[in-house]
Amino acid sequence: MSTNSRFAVAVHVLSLMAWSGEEPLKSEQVAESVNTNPVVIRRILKELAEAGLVVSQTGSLGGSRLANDPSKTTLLDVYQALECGGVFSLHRAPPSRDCPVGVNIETVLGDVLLEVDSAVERVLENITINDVVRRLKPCGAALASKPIEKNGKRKHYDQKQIALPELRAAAKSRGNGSSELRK
Amino acid sequence: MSTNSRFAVAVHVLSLMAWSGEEPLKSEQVAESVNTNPVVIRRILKELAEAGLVVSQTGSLGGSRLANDPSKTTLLDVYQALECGGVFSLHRAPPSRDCPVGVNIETVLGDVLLEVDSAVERVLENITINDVVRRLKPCGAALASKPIEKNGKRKHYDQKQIALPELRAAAKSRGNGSSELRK
DNA sequence: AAATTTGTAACTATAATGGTTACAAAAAGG
DNA sequence: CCTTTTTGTAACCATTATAGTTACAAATTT
Repeated sequence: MSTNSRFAVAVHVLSLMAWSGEEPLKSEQVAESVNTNPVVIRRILKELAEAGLVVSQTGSLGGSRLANDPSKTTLLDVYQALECGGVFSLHRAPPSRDCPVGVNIETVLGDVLLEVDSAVERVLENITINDVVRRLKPCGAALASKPIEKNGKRKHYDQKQIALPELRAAAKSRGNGSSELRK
Repeated sequence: MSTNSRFAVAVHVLSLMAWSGEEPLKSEQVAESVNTNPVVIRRILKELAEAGLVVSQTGSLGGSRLANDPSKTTLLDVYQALECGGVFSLHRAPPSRDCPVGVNIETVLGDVLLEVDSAVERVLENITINDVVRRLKPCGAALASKPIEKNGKRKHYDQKQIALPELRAAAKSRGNGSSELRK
């Protein structure tokens, strides 16, 4: 199981920046919205900067902002920036070379992995940060007046991660076709 | 990154059984081919048995064998049997409810995740264990005479896992279109 | 009854991720 | 030039998933 939320956080961060326009955001502000520590944000920001998706600046008027038009940045760009690796991994230690199955299973599984990964990529390359923000707007509009909370050190909610079965149920009850994301 | 090879091992195990026909395989033999510990194999076998993909039996003539026709078992069945979870995860702690982005990003990302996961599933459900074994045969044929090594306690190779970039390069040099796997 | 094999618990190791503190370096403004 | 602010980054700890290992009870065959 991919127990890592780096991709989700990265998309969140970029969406925040797209929402906020040109004004650079401080890692502190972003961390507030994401509900995590500023250093965690800066680590992800660093990878996004290396991929040319954001630009950051130190100093009193510093912060980070998008490097490109959010309608040009796809979720595949984000996925690749984080080097998330493939959907599954091959054998840890190479299988037996003396077994007719073991000697070739890695090659076959490697082909399967490439096919799976490219299916993932085909989905992600068709969704932009702009699409995400657009999907956000209908529901966030009511709060649009107060962009980002800046109050004191509120700690994490300490709530469990949202599980897949719940997600499926929630999406189904909203009646979500797969084409809802774009347009 | 999905640093877990359980799916690869499970497919390996089922392919071994398909290769070997009706005869039950011992976890020791399977572990030999996979190059790991028998208990690791039994743990995975347990999940596959719970999903109805294999049957096991204790005792001196015991072992495990396929429960169904290998042309009926798809890689999606295997993937689901192992409850691999999704390709990525959502936020660990829920984002700020006071931020217009935070308040709805989970819903949007949940939709993306469902779309990505179903793309993965559409690939996996079209590849059967039989397809994998068929892909195996051309290369394993030379070794077909000695099915599974049974020699003494040889230890692991301790070699690094095969990385994605190498895989892509290798597949490209073999000229692999995505349709090679079936038929 | 003896031998064999699975089922399973218990423990350890390893690696990825995430959270936290601390501080140097860069930038802005007086 | 000094102060303030913020990023960049190192260092450390906690948590979790996976994997490897040993050990042994339960089941099955002979």
